[in-house]
Amino acid sequence: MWANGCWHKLGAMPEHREPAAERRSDRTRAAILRAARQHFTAQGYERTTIRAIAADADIDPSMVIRYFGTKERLFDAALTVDLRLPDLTAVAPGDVPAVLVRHFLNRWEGDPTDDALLMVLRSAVTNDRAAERAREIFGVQVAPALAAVIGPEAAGRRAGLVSAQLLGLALTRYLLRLPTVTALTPDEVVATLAPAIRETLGLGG
Amino acid sequence: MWANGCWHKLGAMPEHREPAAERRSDRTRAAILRAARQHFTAQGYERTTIRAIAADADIDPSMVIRYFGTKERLFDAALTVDLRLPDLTAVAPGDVPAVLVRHFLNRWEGDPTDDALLMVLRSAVTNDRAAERAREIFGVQVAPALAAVIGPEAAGRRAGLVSAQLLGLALTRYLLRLPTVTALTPDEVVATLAPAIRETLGLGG
DNA sequence: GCACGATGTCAACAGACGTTGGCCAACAGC
DNA sequence: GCTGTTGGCCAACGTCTGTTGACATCGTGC
Repeated sequence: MWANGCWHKLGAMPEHREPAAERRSDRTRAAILRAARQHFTAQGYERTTIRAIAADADIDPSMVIRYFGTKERLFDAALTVDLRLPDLTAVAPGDVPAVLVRHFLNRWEGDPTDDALLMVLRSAVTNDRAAERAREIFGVQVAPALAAVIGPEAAGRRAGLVSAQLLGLALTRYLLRLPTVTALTPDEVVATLAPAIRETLGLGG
Repeated sequence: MWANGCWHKLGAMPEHREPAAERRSDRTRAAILRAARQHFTAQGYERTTIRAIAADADIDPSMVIRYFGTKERLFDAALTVDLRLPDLTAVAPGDVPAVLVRHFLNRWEGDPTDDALLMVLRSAVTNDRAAERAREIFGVQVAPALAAVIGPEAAGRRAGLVSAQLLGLALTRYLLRLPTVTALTPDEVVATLAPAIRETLGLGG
């Protein structure tokens, strides 16, 4: 039983090592995480197999279990999402919607198969743990950022629907691939969606 | 090999039967479909098992295969989605956004575990066939309805993003259950989201 | 040299899955 | 009566899954 996911870090360890010493296991661990994120993002939690992750990381499937204990705990470890939201208080309130939409488009356009938010989204629809993580991301990263712009009370009523619009964009453009949405250029998306989000934020004329 | 999903309807059939005669198999078939829709809606394609569907329909798992040939074909058969969109040309253009939002809220509020659109949505994120069906629903039901209001060229640029907003609402309120979105009353959702969709449609001031 | 922990490989387990084919009970037509 | 179709149950197959435990190898400390 591996009650914790890092048994190999416990026990006697050479004391004279530098704190930044890199163990060989660190690279393996990182390789597993990278392969896991890729598969979870592309296919969601249920359809990715530990065997496929191990094959991508060029190791034995049992090593995945040794390092992370369980598929579910591996998923937990892979589920680190930092939206890297810009400081919205530094932009004019009227520009916030456009900045937001542009920010997410920039994240996604590069490599949609390697974005943590899309990973969570793809799994959260059928996986409770992922859904909880999505709620946490919203509560910790999105809601406060919007509250700083429109105030806490307004954010309580409007921030959720702003997220709904941004997630709806991710959903239709990258997951469902609705042709009418994928056909738009990033500029067109910003031009059409920013005014709508401005309305949702209550900044409209 | 059951090349078609309705072998028991082929072959010799009593000629003196009324055309509306109900075979015993019709009820079984319907029971399977009902149980299948329930499971597909609640858990998506991958996580629902034929065995669970059969248990709910009170029959043997092998019967599901006999009636539908394959899990995938059963999914296809269950995937009938009629959005029952109202005639948008009968309402004032300015009211279209509110009517739309209200329409979908009415559909979903009753029993979110029994709505075909949520079924497609939950599966389409990881299942190509379901995603294709989602695109088809959009192309056949949503896009034309919006084109009738704002014209075909405008719809080509804007209808997709309107769908994104409505699907984003379904996603955050019923699938992810973002607290800030589930806390809103239907009236509040309409009040906040309708102006945004009006902007997206290009009907804004 | 030796010992020992850290890494890794291999083979297998037990359970679940979709799917198959054989057998059985009705029931209608002859 | 017999025959054939319809509707259903049962046991099993083969495959894939997450997971386990036994065994080899590397590398460092003594």
